[in-house]
Amino acid sequence: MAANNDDVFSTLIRKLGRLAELDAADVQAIRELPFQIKSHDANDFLVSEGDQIVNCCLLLDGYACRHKEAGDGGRQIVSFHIPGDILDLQHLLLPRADHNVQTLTPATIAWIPAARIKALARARPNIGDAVGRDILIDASIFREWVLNVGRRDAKTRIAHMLCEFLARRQAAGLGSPERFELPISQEHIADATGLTAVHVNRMLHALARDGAIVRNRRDLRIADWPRMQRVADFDAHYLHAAA
Amino acid sequence: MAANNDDVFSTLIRKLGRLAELDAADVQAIRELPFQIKSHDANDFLVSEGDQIVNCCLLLDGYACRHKEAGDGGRQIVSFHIPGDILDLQHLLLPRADHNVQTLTPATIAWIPAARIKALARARPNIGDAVGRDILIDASIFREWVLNVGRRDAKTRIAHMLCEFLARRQAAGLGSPERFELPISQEHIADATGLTAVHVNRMLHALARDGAIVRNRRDLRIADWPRMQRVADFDAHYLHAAA
DNA sequence: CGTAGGTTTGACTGATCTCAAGTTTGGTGG
DNA sequence: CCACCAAACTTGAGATCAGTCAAACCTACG
Repeated sequence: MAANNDDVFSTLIRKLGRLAELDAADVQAIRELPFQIKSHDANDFLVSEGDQIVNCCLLLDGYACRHKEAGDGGRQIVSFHIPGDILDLQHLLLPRADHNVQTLTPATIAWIPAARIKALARARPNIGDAVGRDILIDASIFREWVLNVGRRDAKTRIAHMLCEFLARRQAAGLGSPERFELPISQEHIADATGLTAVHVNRMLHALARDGAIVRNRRDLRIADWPRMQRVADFDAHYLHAAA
Repeated sequence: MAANNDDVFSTLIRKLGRLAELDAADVQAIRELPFQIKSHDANDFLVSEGDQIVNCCLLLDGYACRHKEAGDGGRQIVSFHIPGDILDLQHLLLPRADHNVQTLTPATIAWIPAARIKALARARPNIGDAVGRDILIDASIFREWVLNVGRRDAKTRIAHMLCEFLARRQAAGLGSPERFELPISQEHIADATGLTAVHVNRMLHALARDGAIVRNRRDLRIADWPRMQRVADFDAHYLHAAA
């Protein structure tokens, strides 16, 4: 994807505008942000645990995830990211990365100096609120993931993860809610749900048998959204209507 | 515990001062915050999921936790809190609670209007940074919990939870790092680690057999802190040196 | 001293993992 | 355009970690 300046600003303004009311001066201030656009391959590391971070990345196109590693080598994905997401807003105040950020697909990223975003958030209360809300919703999603991984059985857990992905895509105005191509492998689903890829595969088949989804490899269709939500124990309130 | 105004301010100033440099004007501004002190019994709900929140609670004395419930009734604790912690800073920007907050022991709480904290954080950059860091470290801990619950086996998981609890108590300057009385039951540990109380009990015995801890009911002693950290796969970097 | 909540122990069950072997698919180079 | 390859997906069989159920056993507190 060839991204230009306007893509960056319109993406950013759309994102922040969903989180708080922005006035003309806010929009103007955002348009003065410096940035650098880069294309990345799938599976590129954007941030590695322990890195000292000075730029935040705005995902313009493609998908990414954040993950951590356990001592025994087990990998845990802690969040998925869709176009429009600003990754690593935490580095506005915490200099060192406590996790990795990696692309899932080829991706276009706008790198923006964290200090500039911080200054902007401080100077313009609406933008500060939007950034703050984004950070807090992020945290709310982590809490839901702790619940998901800690207390739901495999089938429910996977279904929940899919529902969240779908709901966030929809909220961001990306593509159809009923049918889409998963940008992630079953291995990724396993790493996000604390399961093994083999078991994920079995449970996806079980979800299809239950009539909650229709699926062929990564091509996914939600047969019945209310039923899917029930199966998934999914209630979108934790997304605070704006993830 | 009979708390007075000075306890509230000194607790708050100590807490925020660990997160950012505060100058005299910051301290003065904090001292102008209004609040209301209340005593709570053990197991009191301070916040219930769905509540519209206007006050943040500063935990002056006692212990508390935040938890969510799955559709099948399973409970997942998502964080533990120790004296000095400010609970629910998320309500500075998100009006509805997405989880419950409950005391674990009898507790003394200072209730502070969220709007006042928000105004203070906006007016005084140092305080804004401190509050922001607290929120971000909170989120970092959630990420670690996702990893803990998702990818570590039962023994490691419990050990990790204990290490974190210990490390945070120590960072807050509370009591001895080697020996302390757990303010939580094995049921609580189970709800925090996504296990059952029965299995928690067995794993605590296993940790004792391994020589990592010495324990009699809730009286806990870390026999060998380096060994305990190894057993727990614990590395405090995710606490960003100030939880 | 009786009771309730918490802890401990045992025997059995079951969800998920592990290991191992195919199968399908999309991409790459001839 | 076809052949091949690597990655992802699929399926089966057996092992294991953690759950379930049930019963004692403490111990603090009223």
